[in-house]
Amino acid sequence: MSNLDEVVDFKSINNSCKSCHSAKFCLVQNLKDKDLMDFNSIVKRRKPLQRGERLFQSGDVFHSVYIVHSGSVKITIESSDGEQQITGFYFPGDLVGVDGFENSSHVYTVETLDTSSFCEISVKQFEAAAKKIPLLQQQFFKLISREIRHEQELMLLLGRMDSRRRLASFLVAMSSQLQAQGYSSHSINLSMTRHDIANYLGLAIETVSRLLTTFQNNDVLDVMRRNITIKDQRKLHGIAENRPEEECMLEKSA
Amino acid sequence: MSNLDEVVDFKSINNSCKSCHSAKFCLVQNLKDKDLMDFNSIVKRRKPLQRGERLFQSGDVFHSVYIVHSGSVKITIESSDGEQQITGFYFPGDLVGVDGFENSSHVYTVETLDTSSFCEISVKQFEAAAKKIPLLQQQFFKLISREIRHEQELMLLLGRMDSRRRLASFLVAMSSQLQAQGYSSHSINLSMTRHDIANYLGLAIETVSRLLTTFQNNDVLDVMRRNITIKDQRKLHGIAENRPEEECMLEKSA
DNA sequence: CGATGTATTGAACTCGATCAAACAGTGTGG
DNA sequence: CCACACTGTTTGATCGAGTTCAATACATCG
Repeated sequence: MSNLDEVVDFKSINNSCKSCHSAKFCLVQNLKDKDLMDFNSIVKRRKPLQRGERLFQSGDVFHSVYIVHSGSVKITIESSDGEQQITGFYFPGDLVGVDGFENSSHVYTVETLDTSSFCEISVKQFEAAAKKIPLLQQQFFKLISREIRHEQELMLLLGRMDSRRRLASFLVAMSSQLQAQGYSSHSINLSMTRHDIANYLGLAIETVSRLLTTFQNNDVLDVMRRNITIKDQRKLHGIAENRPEEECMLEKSA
Repeated sequence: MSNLDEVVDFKSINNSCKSCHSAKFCLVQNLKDKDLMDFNSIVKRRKPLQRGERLFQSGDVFHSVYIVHSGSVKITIESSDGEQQITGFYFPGDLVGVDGFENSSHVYTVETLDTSSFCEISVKQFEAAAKKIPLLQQQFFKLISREIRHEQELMLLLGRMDSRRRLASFLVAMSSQLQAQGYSSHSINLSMTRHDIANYLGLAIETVSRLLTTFQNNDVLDVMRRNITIKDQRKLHGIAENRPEEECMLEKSA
């Protein structure tokens, strides 16, 4: 694929919220055609980023918010002594970058998990557009609210759940994420490493690995590297919601 | 104090962002007098809530956001099996209730830690006002951004820090919270119980108690029930930031 | 092929939880 | 005024889930 292809692709995509298949979960959902056109003019599509590249990082000047268009990202923050915590995984239709409003600089870092592209929305232009399109404003609040809910759920997980619940909850969330996007809800193809999962869940990588094996031995999952098949949705939900009945899990034996 | 007093107090306060001493940290900071008057007309001040009362709770219909005017609150969420996690403490000038935009219902519960009052802002009216007053919109985003930053920091704490760092970080945050409000930064009068602190930090109440004693024995703090005096800011920061040098802490001995 | 990054498994240890009991303030009523 | 209960807090002793350290397996790629 030549550079030329890339550029052309680029231009044709640029004004295409209408043809975007994540438009139905994203900021523009429910927007009327006319408003969509208006909004489209302020959206910039950047060249896709490769796995491991950063959309922006902690401390960067804040000028835009972004919608994930394709691929997936992790959000991380760093502590004063250099340790990192992943605070979220985000997928097509999700909004990232709202952390920048407070001090005009970003507090978290957004890094791609695979090749990913983004719709960039300049804050200045957005504020003007929001004034003209009330629904856009409302949708924006909805997406922020969704980010806040994700964070609330992660805090609950990190503060109160044991390791089994954490992993089960994570898999349930991944599953319903896929379902919302129209994919199969029982076949998960993880874009993140065990290391990322462990960090996100506040666990050691070994614990995640062991739990996956245990789940597999108890016919809850089928684990093949990054491909995970949910064999028993009911049991998995049982673990995630800590329902004692379905907790008939055996150690290490099949 | 009679009922009459209460009502009068009430009315006179109602249009008084100008005279409110938390106005400089809250939504209205930097607003021009004219805009302030406009905004004032859409703000409702409710009768103060007593300690333990709820401003709203998970599942309630979402119609307003609130600024804490006086007192303090905790935000909690509940897991499917009924366990609660405190995800934040909020103080005068802070915004709560932004969790409701996603599904028009609240995901978290806001409960007062002491007698507290709130400025209620109807979402519908706010959206209209924001259109007319661009700065108001910007301030609103700033406060949301602040909430997100708080959450990011708590996730980092819950995911990566050991118990000593958690407690030290909490005290540092409380201290700078007080300082920002113009109070002494080394004399903390906690409005929350040990139980709340422990829950917030993802620890057992006994662990918090033991750590407070240890800190006291090492001349970092002076603990007298809910009154905590920071005797050694440098050391406390050292623990919070995990700097090995200042970690010369002895067990159980003075 | 060896080399590298990623993942699994095993064994020992540790931090913080849990269980249990005592202690300290605060109010209540006799 | 003191006995009583009640709630919140401290302290002690024990235990276990999950970490850490270490070794091995596995896949991908030069």
